[in-house]
Amino acid sequence: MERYNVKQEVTDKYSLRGRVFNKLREDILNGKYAENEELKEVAIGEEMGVSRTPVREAFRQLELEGLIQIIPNKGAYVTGITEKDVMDIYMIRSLLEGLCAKWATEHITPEQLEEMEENVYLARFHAQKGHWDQMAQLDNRFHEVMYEACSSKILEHELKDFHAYVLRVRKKTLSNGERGLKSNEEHTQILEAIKAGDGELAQTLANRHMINAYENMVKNGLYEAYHPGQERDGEEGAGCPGEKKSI
Amino acid sequence: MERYNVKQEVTDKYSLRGRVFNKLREDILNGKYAENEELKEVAIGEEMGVSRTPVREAFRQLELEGLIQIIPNKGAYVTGITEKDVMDIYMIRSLLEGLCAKWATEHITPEQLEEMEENVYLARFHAQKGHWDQMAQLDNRFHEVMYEACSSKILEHELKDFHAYVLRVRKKTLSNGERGLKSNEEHTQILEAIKAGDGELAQTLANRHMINAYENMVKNGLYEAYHPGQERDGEEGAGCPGEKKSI
DNA sequence: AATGGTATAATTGCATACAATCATACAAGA
DNA sequence: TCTTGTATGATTGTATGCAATTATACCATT
Repeated sequence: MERYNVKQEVTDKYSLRGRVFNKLREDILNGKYAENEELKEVAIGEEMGVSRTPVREAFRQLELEGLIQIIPNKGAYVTGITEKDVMDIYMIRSLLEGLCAKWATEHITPEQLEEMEENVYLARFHAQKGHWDQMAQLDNRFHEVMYEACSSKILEHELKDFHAYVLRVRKKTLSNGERGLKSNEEHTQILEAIKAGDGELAQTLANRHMINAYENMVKNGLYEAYHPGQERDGEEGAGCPGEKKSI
Repeated sequence: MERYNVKQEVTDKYSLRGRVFNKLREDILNGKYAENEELKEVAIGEEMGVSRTPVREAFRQLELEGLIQIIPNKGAYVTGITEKDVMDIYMIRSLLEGLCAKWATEHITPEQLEEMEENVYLARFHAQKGHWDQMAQLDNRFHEVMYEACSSKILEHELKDFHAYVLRVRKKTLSNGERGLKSNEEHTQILEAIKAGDGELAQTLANRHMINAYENMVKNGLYEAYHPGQERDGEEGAGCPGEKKSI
């Protein structure tokens, strides 16, 4: 279970391993590689102009993140992420965001509180104007601040991780005007609860906020949202029971 | 965020990297290394009779697990795990075990159900006899089966991860006779709820089960339980007095 | 004595060479 | 035809060498 790594960004930015790791992560989440596709060390290395060593180290990390599966002496295979995975993550996040909101109520600093207030205020403006990019960014930041405010390194890291995982999906769904405003309203309510020191309420609201976000996502077609260029032939993404559709 | 890695055990068993990874993980969790202690690639490598390469790969994984922090071009430093971390993990687990129990109610297979029944039956026997080792093992297995039964790879992996993290602590606390029996009772109740198809009840019970386990652990003294015979000398990284007691 | 700069040592980052393992193709025998 | 053994190629696992970076010690300058 991963934990906090404050200096991680530094590593990832300036080391070859970090670059390879981020690139592959991005590519896998973006669906560049098909599910079960084999990743070969030399091929990836040549593609990025590095030797096998940093690629291998990146592989080990991706394995731990569950994005690939390494079979000893055989190869690394993309696991991808299924619709069910996304649903599960949202359900888990629902619980954890609730806990986070509760803890944040108890530990939030004045500075963090101020940033959140500014955040929802600005977000409302952009929501009305239809600035979806800014909306998405503010939305991300709202949650991030709450993660930091809960003052639990463990929970913070866990949530950031999940958050990053479904980021692309969420970004798309925010482009839905209705949801943008609704989400902003929910943020405001959560913030109000935190300000009022009502941890229980904050927990309930944050909980519900996730469920709503998920339901909205499903309503708008998860599959389509994830494959921008890929035309969908009339089949609703959420259907297909039992089948693991990679998104 | 890490995911399922079915074949992981294989890797860990037969590869040098896996052995190094497990050994270091074990040692760090057992408190062999002091907090902020620097881990040197060559030293670890010589100690285990391997070259730097597998050590480095293990380091990258440990970094992602948050057990060490790697500062580029400088070194790897032990992060350890604080008492607060343990508490946080139990709180998080409380929620997730609840969710897991609920999902397990919906998806458990007859085989898994049977294993759980056998498990609690056997555990009762060993609890009465005072066979704490077997108890601990059965306890682990009970939770593991439930993780598998929830049929969510994501949740399963997350919980297994957390579980492993606090395993040693938990093992110690089970040696407490009272708790052993009580825990067995709670397992029985959870199982009954699952059998009865009452997901809500199973969730509540599993939830409570974690809280109880945690409270018992605290009552018995978390810190002592974790430092069996600490006899490390020297000027460990201290540097930051009075904060984050590593267990 | 305090400060700053430079040389040296220690350590990590990366590349590469070699060994071990696995997959495939193909041929020999039943 | 099917099985089995073997050879070959591809790929990963590990060790090691070199470059880059950082820490340390020492000396010079003020």
